[in-house]
Amino acid sequence: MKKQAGRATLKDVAEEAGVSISTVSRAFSSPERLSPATVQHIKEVAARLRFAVNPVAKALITGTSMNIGLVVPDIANPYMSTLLKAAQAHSRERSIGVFAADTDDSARIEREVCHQLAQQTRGIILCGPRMSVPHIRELSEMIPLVLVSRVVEGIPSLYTGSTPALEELVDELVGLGHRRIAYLSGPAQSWANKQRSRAVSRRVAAHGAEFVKLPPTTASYSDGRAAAGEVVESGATAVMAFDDVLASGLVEGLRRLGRSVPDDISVTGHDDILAELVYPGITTVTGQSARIGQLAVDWLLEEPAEDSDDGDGEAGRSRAIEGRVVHRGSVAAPP
Amino acid sequence: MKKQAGRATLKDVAEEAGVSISTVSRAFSSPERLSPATVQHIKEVAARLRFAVNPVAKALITGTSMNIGLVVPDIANPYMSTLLKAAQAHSRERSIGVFAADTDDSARIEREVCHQLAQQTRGIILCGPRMSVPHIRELSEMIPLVLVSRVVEGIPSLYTGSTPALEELVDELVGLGHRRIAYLSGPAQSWANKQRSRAVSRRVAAHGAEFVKLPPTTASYSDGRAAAGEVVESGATAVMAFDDVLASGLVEGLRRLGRSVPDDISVTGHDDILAELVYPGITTVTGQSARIGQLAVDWLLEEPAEDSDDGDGEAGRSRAIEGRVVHRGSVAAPP
DNA sequence: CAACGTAGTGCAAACGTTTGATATTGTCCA
DNA sequence: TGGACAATATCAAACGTTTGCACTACGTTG
Repeated sequence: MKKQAGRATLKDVAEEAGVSISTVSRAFSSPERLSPATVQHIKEVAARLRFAVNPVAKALITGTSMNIGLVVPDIANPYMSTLLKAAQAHSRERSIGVFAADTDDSARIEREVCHQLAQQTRGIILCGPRMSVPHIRELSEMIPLVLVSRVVEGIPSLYTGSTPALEELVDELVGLGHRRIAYLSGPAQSWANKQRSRAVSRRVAAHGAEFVKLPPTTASYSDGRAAAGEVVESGATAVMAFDDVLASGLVEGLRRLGRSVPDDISVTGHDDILAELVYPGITTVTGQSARIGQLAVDWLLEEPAEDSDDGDGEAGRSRAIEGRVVHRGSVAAPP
Repeated sequence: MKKQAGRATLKDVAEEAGVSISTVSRAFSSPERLSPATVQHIKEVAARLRFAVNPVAKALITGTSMNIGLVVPDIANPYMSTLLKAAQAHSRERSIGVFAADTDDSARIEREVCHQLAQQTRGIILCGPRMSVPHIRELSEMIPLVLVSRVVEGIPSLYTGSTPALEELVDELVGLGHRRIAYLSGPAQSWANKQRSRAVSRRVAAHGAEFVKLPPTTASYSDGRAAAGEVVESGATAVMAFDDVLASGLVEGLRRLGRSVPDDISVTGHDDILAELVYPGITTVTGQSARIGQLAVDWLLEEPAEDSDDGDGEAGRSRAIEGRVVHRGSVAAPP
């Protein structure tokens, strides 16, 4: 009478249908072992009683639940919310529930949350983890893990491959005449940020142009806006930002300083999310977040889980989903 | 050896510590009933064994879990992701986990998902439900519910109060000289959309100005852009859009048609989310999503749950969190 | 007609907790 | 010295499932 007043159980159905509890259980889990008549009868009774198997009892006995965890540094970031949306939709089709956890960019919260989830999920998708590698390893011994936007040897990892696309953009900028190109960094602990920075820096150097690395930010709109001053001081005629949020803020910041994009300065972003919302649209690289969310779920559920010591045939695979350049209006020749 | 190889259980700790299972259990749940020495000893052993109580076993026996569900029509919408972020952060501080579910605007999926969640959560926050009232009622008999952005008699409801703010905006538009004001509708099934539409329509009429209601959309950027044609045809000099996403799209659509905001036409939005990202910034009403997310969690967890028939003293309360007008650059006098 | 395979069903243990009832101490007072 | 009482710890049942094993009929076969 107190909590969820009388949900029907296997026992209720069994009594009502005049069979044993195990028979009712089997009517749902392995109907082929029962006579068709029995199955039908039980299903009818069950429907009448509004019976549905209790997932927590089932999880306890089978030792595996129908839920997964998705841990992200910032749910409000459109890249992440898109990924979450796709992962959830994909999971739902497989009758899997999704725990969402936002770590607010904190490695500590990340660990806490993961340990808590480890006990009630069948696996965790860990996006842009800030945790140390040993901690990730430790976690992966407790529960199946799929990493997103970070690669750790021996653990399945998925990320947006942006190197080719960023190189293409650099080539383009240089071709337009830019001789001094800046990279506006994202979060310092971000693996993806290091990758992007390196890709840009190398390509710029390869062209014999100058590279400027602007200090880390939190990848927020306001940080982008605030970075405008530094950008102008740097003397760069083109800025490649860590992501679109940062780039949008930067565009606005530059506008406030009286600089116009792309006439005075060119800007590019990353992830192709909200990049079309601003004006001028920001030239960017697609982030593939939806595809990645979907794949991450698939990987988690596949679970070949060969604990055999065959090295890391499949277990430690990592895969890049390549992003593409999307041209909008934020790139032009230098003044 | 197969799944999560050997997590420590109460039994393991009990054996290692040389006490009974129940004593170990109490060391965690009611330590005041044990001698301090015993408690300390047990906690040491538990820590050494990396013991953590199994939430699913606990949920099974207590009949209530430490998880809640959050069901939204579209996680990718910034209003919802902000709400989710706040709700999750607030829950985490209370050691509560959050299931996130996106219904993709479908009443059917909404129902499925809620029924699934009902069995493994202690309550559900249902945002912008598309379900029918009877279905909501039925659900609320199975599990505690808090509604967001919709009011149903007898069920706790929380929503952004936008009527005063919208009236203020209408007053302002009329004051600037607008004599024909349009409302660009959001999703047809949205309760909030009806509220906003009505507030605007009444106030416009009260001023003796003309009101135009533009047909429903899905509250997406592309729908906003696509509505630009209709807006121009309508002859309105000011458009109040259902939300900021729609408004941003509309601004871009108008630009493509060669109309400038706010010189040719004024635009307002709602929710104050990404409204500052676009240029010109959109005049809007704050959506209070973070505050609402937080409150919703509080309401769900309070759970006075007086099933006594004292009418609906507290149970059916509904509360508006009032939004405020935020002025940006998208409103001006008509041409 | 005995022996046997098989389809269909039931029994009971197990999963890891919580918790009311109960047993075991020891302490204090008369 | 006996009894009452509190403090501490244990016992065992219960939560709602799944599943290996055993059992019952009922053909089928030799």
